[in-house]
Amino acid sequence: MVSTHPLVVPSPAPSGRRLSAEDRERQIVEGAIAYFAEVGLDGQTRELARRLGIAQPLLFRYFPTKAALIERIYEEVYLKRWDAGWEATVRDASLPCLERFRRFEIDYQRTIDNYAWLRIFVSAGLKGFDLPSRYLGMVRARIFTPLLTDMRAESQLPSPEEQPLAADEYELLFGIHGALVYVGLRSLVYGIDGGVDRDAVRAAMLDAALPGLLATHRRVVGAAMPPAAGRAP
Amino acid sequence: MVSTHPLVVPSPAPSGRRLSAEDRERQIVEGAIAYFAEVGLDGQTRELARRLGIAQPLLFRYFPTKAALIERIYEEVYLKRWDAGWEATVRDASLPCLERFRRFEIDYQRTIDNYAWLRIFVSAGLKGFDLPSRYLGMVRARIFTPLLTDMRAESQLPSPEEQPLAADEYELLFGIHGALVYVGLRSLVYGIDGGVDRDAVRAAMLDAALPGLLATHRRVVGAAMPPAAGRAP
DNA sequence: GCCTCTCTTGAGCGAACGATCAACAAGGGC
DNA sequence: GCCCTTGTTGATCGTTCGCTCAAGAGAGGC
Repeated sequence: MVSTHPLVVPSPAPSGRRLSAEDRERQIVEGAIAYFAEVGLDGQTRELARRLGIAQPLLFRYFPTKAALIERIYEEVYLKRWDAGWEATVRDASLPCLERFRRFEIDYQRTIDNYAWLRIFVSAGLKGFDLPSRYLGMVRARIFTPLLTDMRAESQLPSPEEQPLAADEYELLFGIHGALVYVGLRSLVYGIDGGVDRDAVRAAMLDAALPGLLATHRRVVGAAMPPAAGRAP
Repeated sequence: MVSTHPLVVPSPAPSGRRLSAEDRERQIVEGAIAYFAEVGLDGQTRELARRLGIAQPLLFRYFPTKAALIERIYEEVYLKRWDAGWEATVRDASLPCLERFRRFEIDYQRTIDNYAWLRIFVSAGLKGFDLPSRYLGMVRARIFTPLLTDMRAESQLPSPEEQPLAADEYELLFGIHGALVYVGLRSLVYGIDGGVDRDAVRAAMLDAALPGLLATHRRVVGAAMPPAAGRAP
């Protein structure tokens, strides 16, 4: 039976019908972020539409393909939430490097300690998309490189031009960074709440880790010094 | 050259046909671990069978459902690789607590710094399975709890019976732990190789983080002391 | 050689997937 | 009131999903 429907039920969709294209698109993007964060990027367009209270083909009116919608999510969640202030903070010569690093991390973690941010990030990594590596490449190049450069100067060590920044030096920052990120991963990806105040936990971690950072940095750079420049005393 | 037979390739499948049930089952489990680690737990049984060089229905001869196969992977990768020696190490009274923690982490990280281990763990977390939370609950209960208990004693602090272990104390260990795990995540989940020796990086992180740990622990426990017991000097 | 046991496969089922298309319907201009 | 633009939907296509089933095929006992 094919019956091209005589009567027709108007629509069971509870969502406000007939939105402007702009509003509908924003609604779809925000719904997609919440939905794909919850179920992973393998989530189904039908279920997404059902949650939005719209028909599934409407998604394809606003985004030609599911991949295009996901690409839009990347822009919305990662590129758009990148704060240019972070790059200014870590270059702020009026502050000691440790304080710059602390302020950057507190701000940065507040941005990424977010259900959608962390889960879509990890999901993209698992699916082999290059978003995570590109994003962390930005952190490395735009945040850690200027920070390490000024840490060299602050400790009266050779500049990166004289002695290139070593992988070990980046790992110093990534180590602390990773400990802070892991706090959110445990809660939002692994599902262990613990009931702790994650911001407070991270502040305590920074208090514990930062005081020794400069000394460790000097030791790492000193160990990598070329013989002609002499060893640490 | 392999030539166990004169001419003629017996089958397009590179996998030896007509294996014993035991061998076939092991082959399927190992193939499934590698495959689902690569593509995530949403991977398809047809593609898994193709990679194994067998027909897809054969999978269902050995595992009644895809979920059962995944459950088997959990046992194989997580429960079976849990090393009872870890629990012995952190209780070894002949070593200082910091050295026990170091030895545990070095061993533990060597186990989990593994493509399949980390990626399936994260994938399970995203899909809402309770494996990650249960597993980290084991680490907390069987490793961190005895360790913190002995750290209390080593620092002449009240025992957990007098003053229960606080969430902050667990976070001290999880902080260092998380920094070490993140080294592997960056490489094996996010796809940033960096070309560093991850074992060496983690050893350096432990060298940087452990010396201050006991002092921080005393400070954390002191701050949580009941007023009657007095404050830190 | 033949039978039997069991490992293995091709064909296929029902459901769900992303994506398409023609038809419907809510506004705004006139 | 009418028309035209445009947001929206039901029906449906081709494919792929997990899973089933009857038939094929290799190894060992006799």
